[in-house]
Amino acid sequence: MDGHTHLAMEWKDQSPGPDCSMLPSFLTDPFPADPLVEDCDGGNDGSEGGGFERHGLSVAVGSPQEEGKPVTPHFGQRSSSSSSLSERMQARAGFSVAKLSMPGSEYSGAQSPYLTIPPGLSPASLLESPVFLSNAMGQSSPTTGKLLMLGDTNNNNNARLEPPSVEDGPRAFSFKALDLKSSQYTAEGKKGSLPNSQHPSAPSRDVPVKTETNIQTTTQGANPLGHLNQAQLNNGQDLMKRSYHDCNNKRNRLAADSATAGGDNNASPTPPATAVDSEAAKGDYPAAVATAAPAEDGYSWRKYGQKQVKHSEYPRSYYKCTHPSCQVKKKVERSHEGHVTEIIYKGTHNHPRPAAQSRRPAGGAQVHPFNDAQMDAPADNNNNGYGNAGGSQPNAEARSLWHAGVAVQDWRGDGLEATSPPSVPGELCDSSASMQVHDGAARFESPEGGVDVTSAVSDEVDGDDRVAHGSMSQGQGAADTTEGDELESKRRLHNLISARPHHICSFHQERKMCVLILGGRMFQEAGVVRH
DNA sequence: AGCCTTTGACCAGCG
DNA sequence: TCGCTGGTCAAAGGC
Repeated sequence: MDGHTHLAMEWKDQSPGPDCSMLPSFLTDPFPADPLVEDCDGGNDGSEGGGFERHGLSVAVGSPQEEGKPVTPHFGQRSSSSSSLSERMQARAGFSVAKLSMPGSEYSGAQSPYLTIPPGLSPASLLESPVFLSNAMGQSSPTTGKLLMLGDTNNNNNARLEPPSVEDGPRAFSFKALDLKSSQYTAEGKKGSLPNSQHPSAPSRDVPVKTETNIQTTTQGANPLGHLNQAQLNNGQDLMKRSYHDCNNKRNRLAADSATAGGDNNASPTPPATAVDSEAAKGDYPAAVATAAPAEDGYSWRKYGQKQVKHSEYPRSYYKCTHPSCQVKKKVERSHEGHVTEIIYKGTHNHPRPAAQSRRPAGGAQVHPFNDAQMDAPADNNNNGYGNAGGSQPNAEARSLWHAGVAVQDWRGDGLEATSPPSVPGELCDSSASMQVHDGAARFESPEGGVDVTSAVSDEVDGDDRVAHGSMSQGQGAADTTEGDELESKRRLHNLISARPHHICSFHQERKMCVLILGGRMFQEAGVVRH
């Protein structure tokens, strides 16, 4: 696991939108289906069964080497050409790019694409890397100048992804979720196979939009995101414990970073320090560990059901917001190990976040889904904007995770408003969009179509039409942009990233948004930010 | 005592 | 209309 981080991305829709100028060129490249994915999980393939389509870009970070396989990125998509950019990129960057699967057509069902990033590679670097350049050939630009980092790719140090900063505010959107273990290697693989299965459009459209998700823990793969605060760690401890073992120490040293994070979030009920923690502290602990604890989204959730969904390998848990007047629900699929493989939010919160932790202690039972799941933070949309005020978030770091998930406003540009954070009353209230985190990717479901937040890249606006998935296809979206635009975008991104190293961003020119992909340990985070 | 999780049963939508 | 599947309800039990 150590070796590389993988990013898996899924696209919801294929729309080749022009939007994605910034989208990584790799997206465009066709990649052969990735065997890893299946290996990992066995993936489902696309079954889309349940109705949820999993399109969306998800990024999974894992260590490639697991299982002794060479790390090769895969993208779920099957694409035709294999040789491609990915290879070139890999050669150049030092890491290979997985294939992306586009939700759309051909890809459907394919596994989720994975992008592999060598350890040590930071998101920022990734961003800078050719992969994210529309131009496949993109090289480090003066703006970025970080390509050097690529050199590190092989380090044991895993790429470090830092948690997104909270500050992004409402706009920022993050989700994370991929557990390598579960996702990439395991669940995800399976799901990956599901891949695109979920389309926002399909299923739950009811909901308004929202949010953010948080991190998944994962353990296995290296977590790129090293920085999780302890709170997170704590929360994730259980998982971590489990996973921890699974995981090898090889992960990122990010753990150290995590240390930085520090504080316990309130949220997590308590994380007894476990060996894991201690290890983490020691630094042995893979970064993944850190990720484990996802922050809460700040909202209180009550589980009202659990069911084994037919096409899903793991049981799906149903949660409702405990706020009296709030009808927000979320569905969380979690691997047996506790890793969240998918999170789908429905509805928007019509209330501010509850004060942090108020509840937890009590019955003990309460679990935020996150805690439980460890992952998911629902995005509370609000958080960013305002939720915090509520204090739901414990510490800054915690927030950062959370916030990362900011709402995506306007990210639909078109008219869907899907985005505002759910929590914000009034804003999105009815818009319904829900966000799903799918194997690390979050997506929104909206009545109109889903938007896949997850991939920021993909931003699909409406199900129907607007999907602009970042189409990764070279030809399309990304390609469309002119270099100048790209440069501009790149600059923006660069700036953004500089500010938030942990995010990987892509800028959508049309939408004027930046998508952030946050690395998480095993999972990824992504966010959309407006410029 | 309150809140939450668990879990089997029920209901609704869809083919 | 039937069967399947996903989503929700509600009783029981735990913390």
